[in-house]
Amino acid sequence: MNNLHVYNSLSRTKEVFTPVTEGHAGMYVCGPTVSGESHLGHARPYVTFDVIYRYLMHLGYKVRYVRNITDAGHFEEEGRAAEDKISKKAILEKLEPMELVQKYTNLFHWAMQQFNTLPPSIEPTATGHIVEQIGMIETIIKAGFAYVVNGSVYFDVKKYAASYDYGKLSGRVIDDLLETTRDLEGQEEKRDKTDFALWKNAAPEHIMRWQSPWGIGFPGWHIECSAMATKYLGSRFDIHGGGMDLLFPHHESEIAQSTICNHEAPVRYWIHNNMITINGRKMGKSYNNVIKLTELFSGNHPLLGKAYHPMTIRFFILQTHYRSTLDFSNDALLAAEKGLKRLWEAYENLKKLKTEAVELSNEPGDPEQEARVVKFLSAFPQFMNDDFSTARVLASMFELAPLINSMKDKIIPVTSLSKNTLEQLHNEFKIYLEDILGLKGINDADNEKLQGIMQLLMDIRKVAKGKKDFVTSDKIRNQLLELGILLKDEKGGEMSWTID
RNA sequence: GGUCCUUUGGCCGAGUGGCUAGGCAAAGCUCUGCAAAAGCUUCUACAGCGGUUCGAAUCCGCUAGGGACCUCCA
Repeated sequence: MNNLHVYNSLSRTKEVFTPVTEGHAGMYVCGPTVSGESHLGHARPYVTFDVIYRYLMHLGYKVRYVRNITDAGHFEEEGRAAEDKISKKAILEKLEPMELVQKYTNLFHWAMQQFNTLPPSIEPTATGHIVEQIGMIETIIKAGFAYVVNGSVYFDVKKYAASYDYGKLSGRVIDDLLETTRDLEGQEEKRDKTDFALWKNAAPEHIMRWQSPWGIGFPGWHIECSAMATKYLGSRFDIHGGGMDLLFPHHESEIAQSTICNHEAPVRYWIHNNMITINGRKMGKSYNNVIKLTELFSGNHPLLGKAYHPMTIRFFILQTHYRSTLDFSNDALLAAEKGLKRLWEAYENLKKLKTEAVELSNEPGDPEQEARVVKFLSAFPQFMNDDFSTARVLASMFELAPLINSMKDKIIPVTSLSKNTLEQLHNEFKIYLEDILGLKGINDADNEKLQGIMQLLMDIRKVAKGKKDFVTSDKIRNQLLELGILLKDEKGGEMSWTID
């Protein structure tokens, strides 16, 4: 259980994972802001931390995975733009704020399901935890690290930095920050430019608003995560995840808030995934280069040559280490799609082989092949334990694909592996491919009627082939191909099919 | 401007001080009624220049390119 090494953004090194509470793991991941549709960039953290969640459970930890829904909206602190993002858009679309929130929350959940991510243990909303947030702000004021101005509350970063290390996560130096932070309007309320809002006084046109000890307003962005993480995971928990772009100021500020309230640094291991780029540039709304998930699934985007299955996207993400940037392109997705298909077919073949092998006695296999299997299988956990190197697990699986396919095609005998080894191979593939990496086959061939029809067509074609009636046999194959069904002849006159 | 990261073969990408990931694409071969699939084989890279070392793509320095954060951002 203790071989897991994770890269901690705090120390910038890989550390042995030792949970706060033996046998348990608490993980908080910054969830979506449901003011708009999710795009490809958003998919990465949720897939990444889904695999981490699954792997921790695989290791036997009892995991509590908390991922919030930001439905109160982050406000922009500067001047006239100081409006709640969600309420602003609600006016434009003439929708109730909560109607908008509901719509995008549903869409988000739908997308997460498409990606086969497991739902988190708790999915708290920011609006549902206003009380907790106000409570934390009061504590911070009482401790002397926040001040009230015109119904707004700000965190006193300079004062905090005098006793604590503000910048230890992001590597910032407070003096540099004081000089480099942009001088924008509307900041006159703050004592220092680095101070951030804990509570913001609501302008009259601001729809989302709550009563607080400082008047009517809405909470700051950073406080929501601190409040919900503390509530459900305690003052010190194991993992906090999110995109690298949240390192500063969001996570840095979370540390400051929680440290004041709970008298200890909140998180043991900070894990950050890198960005998805497009032409080398971060995909993000500020760059206007996003590809929405719905566009990805439908192919309805100028940069896409076709629609992509959610599993292709998941595979695409997992083929790269989570801390590297991942460059999007249609070609890259096309390659991922083919790769996944190939790997999955090998896995399907393995299932068949395993079923057939039930009849075999447990003769020893070819020592060379046995050793090969053992070598690659033993590498799976090693790779995952080394900071969740999903890319290397997948590469190892590809290494085993030729062996599996050769056995299935009878190029080499099935007895090249002992029954035990074959079963073990199958089990490990199942565990890593399905349970841990969370992948599924793209083809939905579970439909019984379709199975029956296909069997019928294949039987007819076999007869035709036997009579050398290639007109009929080709007609069946070609027409199926037009429908997107690929019929493949196999050794010994057998056939198989896949949906393209 | 400040802080940090990065640069791998046609493309995407893993990784390590010495044992040349993997996928996609391409070419050849085998199998096959034909095709597809599959199998086998080929293409052998680590930005440039210096340094450390018996040995560096991997460590250090410089140069050049790219990027992230410093503002909402996954």
